[in-house]
Amino acid sequence: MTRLLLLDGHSLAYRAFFALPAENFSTTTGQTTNAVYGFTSMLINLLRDEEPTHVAVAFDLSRQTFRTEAYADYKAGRAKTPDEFKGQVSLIQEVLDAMRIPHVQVEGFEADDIIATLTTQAAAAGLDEVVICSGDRDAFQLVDERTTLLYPVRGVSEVWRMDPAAVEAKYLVTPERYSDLAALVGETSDNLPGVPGVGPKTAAKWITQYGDLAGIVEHVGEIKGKAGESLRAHLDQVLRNRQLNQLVHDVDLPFGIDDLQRANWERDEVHQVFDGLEFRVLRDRLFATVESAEPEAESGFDLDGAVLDTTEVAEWLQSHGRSGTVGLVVDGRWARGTGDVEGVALAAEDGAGAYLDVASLTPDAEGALGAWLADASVPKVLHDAKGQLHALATRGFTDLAGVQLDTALAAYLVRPDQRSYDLADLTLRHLQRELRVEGAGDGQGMLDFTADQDAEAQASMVRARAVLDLSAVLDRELVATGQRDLLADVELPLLGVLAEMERVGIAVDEEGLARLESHFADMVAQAQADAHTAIDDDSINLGSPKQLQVVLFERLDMPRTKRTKTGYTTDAEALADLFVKTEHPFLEALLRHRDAAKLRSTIEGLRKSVAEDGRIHTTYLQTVAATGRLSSTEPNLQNVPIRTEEGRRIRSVFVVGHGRHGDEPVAYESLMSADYSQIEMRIMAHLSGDAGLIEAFRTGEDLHRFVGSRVFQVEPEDVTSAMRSKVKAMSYGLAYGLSAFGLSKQLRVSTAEAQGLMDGYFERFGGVRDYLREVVAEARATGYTATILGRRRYLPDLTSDNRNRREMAERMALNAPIQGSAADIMKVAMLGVDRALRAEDLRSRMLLQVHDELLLEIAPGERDTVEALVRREMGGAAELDVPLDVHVGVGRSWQDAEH
DNA sequence: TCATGGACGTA
DNA sequence: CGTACGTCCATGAC
Repeated sequence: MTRLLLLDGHSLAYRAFFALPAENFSTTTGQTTNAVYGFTSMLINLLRDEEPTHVAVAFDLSRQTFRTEAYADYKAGRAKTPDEFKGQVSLIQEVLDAMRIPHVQVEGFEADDIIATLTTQAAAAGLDEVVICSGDRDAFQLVDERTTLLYPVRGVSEVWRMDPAAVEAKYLVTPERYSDLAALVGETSDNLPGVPGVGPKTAAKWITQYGDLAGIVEHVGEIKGKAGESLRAHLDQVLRNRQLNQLVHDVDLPFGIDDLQRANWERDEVHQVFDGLEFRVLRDRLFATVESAEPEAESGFDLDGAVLDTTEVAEWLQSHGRSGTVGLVVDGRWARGTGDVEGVALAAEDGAGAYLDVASLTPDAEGALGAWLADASVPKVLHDAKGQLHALATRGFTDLAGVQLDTALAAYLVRPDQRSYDLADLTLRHLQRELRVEGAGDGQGMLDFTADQDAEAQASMVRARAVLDLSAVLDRELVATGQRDLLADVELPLLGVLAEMERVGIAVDEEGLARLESHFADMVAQAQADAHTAIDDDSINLGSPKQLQVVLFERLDMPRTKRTKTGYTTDAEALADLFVKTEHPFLEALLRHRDAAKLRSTIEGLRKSVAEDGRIHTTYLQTVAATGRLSSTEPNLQNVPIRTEEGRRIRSVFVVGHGRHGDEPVAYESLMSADYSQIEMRIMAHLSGDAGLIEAFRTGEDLHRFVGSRVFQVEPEDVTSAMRSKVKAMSYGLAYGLSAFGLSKQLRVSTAEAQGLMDGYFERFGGVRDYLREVVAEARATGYTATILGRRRYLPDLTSDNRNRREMAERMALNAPIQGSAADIMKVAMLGVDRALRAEDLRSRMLLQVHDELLLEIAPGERDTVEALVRREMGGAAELDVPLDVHVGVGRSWQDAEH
């Protein structure tokens, strides 16, 4: 059964454009996407419902066609295409490209001519069916017993399925006579007037009577009445209409029917395009409802393996486990620095697979497994290993050596902006294979498994095999992109360091936490009462932006603030502005409520995540931030408040605690915070080579004072605090691609003054400006940015036609090498600190990383040693043209340590 | 129950 | 019209 689906891209997109409210469909960059959304949504439904084997989309190229040449007024009088529609067509074409759906437009012809041509070619090629989706009525003429037209009505929410019977029922003529009828009746939308006074009923009656338009012409003299007169008066017009509405069946096309076969879409390209359009739901619907076509090349995995009996374990590890690199999958669960193992699946390079049910192992087998895991001479590859390390460690397998590659980390370095590094996705993307047993599901599986447990073992063995196969492909990619050392020397060893930090966690003062929670709860209650009093209404939910908008802008009739997608913003900045303007006490109470409520919920979150050991164990994500940074989750310990005094109190509940070093219990002495000062500016100085900035760091003078003295041309001691803060804002902003406009807003000065500041800055530090320009230009040329360790970030939008997207990509290009290099340096430093702590057999340990800060727990008597060690390792993590300055503080709590 | 938008915490 | 994250809450669709 073969079925060709043909879409008229323009007419569908245009209908979607008018059917869907534009204000509900725009990206954060301001691109309107309602037509793209409507079209794509319809496409997904069609792929799902029609299950075509072949697909193509036709577009109009311009309004100039052979029809306008024949009749200048063809489609005249149509409204000008709205600006918001233009540009969406090329976005639709990007969607189609990602989905590997061919699309075509031909100069001088309309989309429906292309569709007519393909319909004819499909019949000649012997395809069974054609389904056309077009909002152009001319397509009715193409309907026949194997060609169906789906005609959208009510926007794009519904289609009429027009087969020959449906056409005849609706228009009282057969599809092949529809064009005759249309010529008589006319087509307003094409500016083709028909015979005045003749509607579809009359036209259909004549066609039935005389057979077709030719028959009517032949007998035109016999037709009686007003209608007959009118027809004779307008016969030329009718014939011209008929000529124009006849679709062309032999347009020259750049491909044949065979080229329209459904192709496998590029999953990551689909992710990228849909992410760019912010079509999350649509993408999920696509993946959920539509199978990517599977060419023959795509297959599953052959599986030659079985669940080992405990007596077979040592023998298997000896004979297969040393045959080369082994794919290893730990089956179990893990979270928050701990876990448990159910089983271990192995895939050896000699093709053998095995599954070990860890709970059922005898001590001997367990010993053999432990020794094999700890054997550094056995190369192993895993996928997203950190959780599995927790699971293994909890079972007593604390030593995993010989890990050559982690497929999640490798895939992250290869493409750091992917949404997920799910093994199934990677397998499809890099191996073009499904994560399943070849032949499974058709009774032809190689293994005779029955129990569910065995199905799980089988799935894990497939995963192990996939990991092994993937590792070879990804390793080549890393070599090709020069990132192999970054993986081997940084990311891979860091995995173990992070696992250890997660396992250790950080102690919290639970009573202090409880006291703070009730303190903030009191503040919330007080602020809420004040706010309700101020507006004499206690039914308002202060946490609801929607209700606040009603109060502020309708009831109190305050001046409108900046627009959001759904209304007007009520963010802190806007509320503060409103307070300056109105001095309404509600605003003050509301702001107080916001702050307190935020702090309370932060505290609540922390309280919920305290583990049984009285410590909080965050999870670090190593493959999330596109710049190379880590992120922290459940809970996020990288955004604990520090800026306000009240907020900072939360840091006082993170305290020094107890632990073990080997078998020895340790009552730790203090926490130590070590942070890089101004690391991003130092990197900027290094990368730009700007002599002035380098000098600033080498003299050791206060950076902003130094820069301020240059910019304002005064002596350093004459730099006022106002000057200093302006320069400081500018320095930091530069690394983010700050504009004069943005600077003026932040400093609350005129754009002209901000521009003057920036000019002055760049005049004195021209190397910085040159660097920022160069880094964008180079990224545009190569397609990616790189950090000092060669970590890449790809930015295809640098060449986008869309200004918003392009400028966003430019700012990312400025920032990625700076933020990413800082991340590189911190990662190297963490490895150095970890190694040095071990080498010197110290009991002190790393607890947290907050981008430019490390927090350590210091064992009694080790403070000075560790401080020296940390300064050495952090300060020496990179050789830059400027020194890396490290600030160290010590105290009982995180708050104390930062002084 | 789930996804989304607004708001806001950090570097 | 400043980058990179994660979390909470209210809301509305399901």
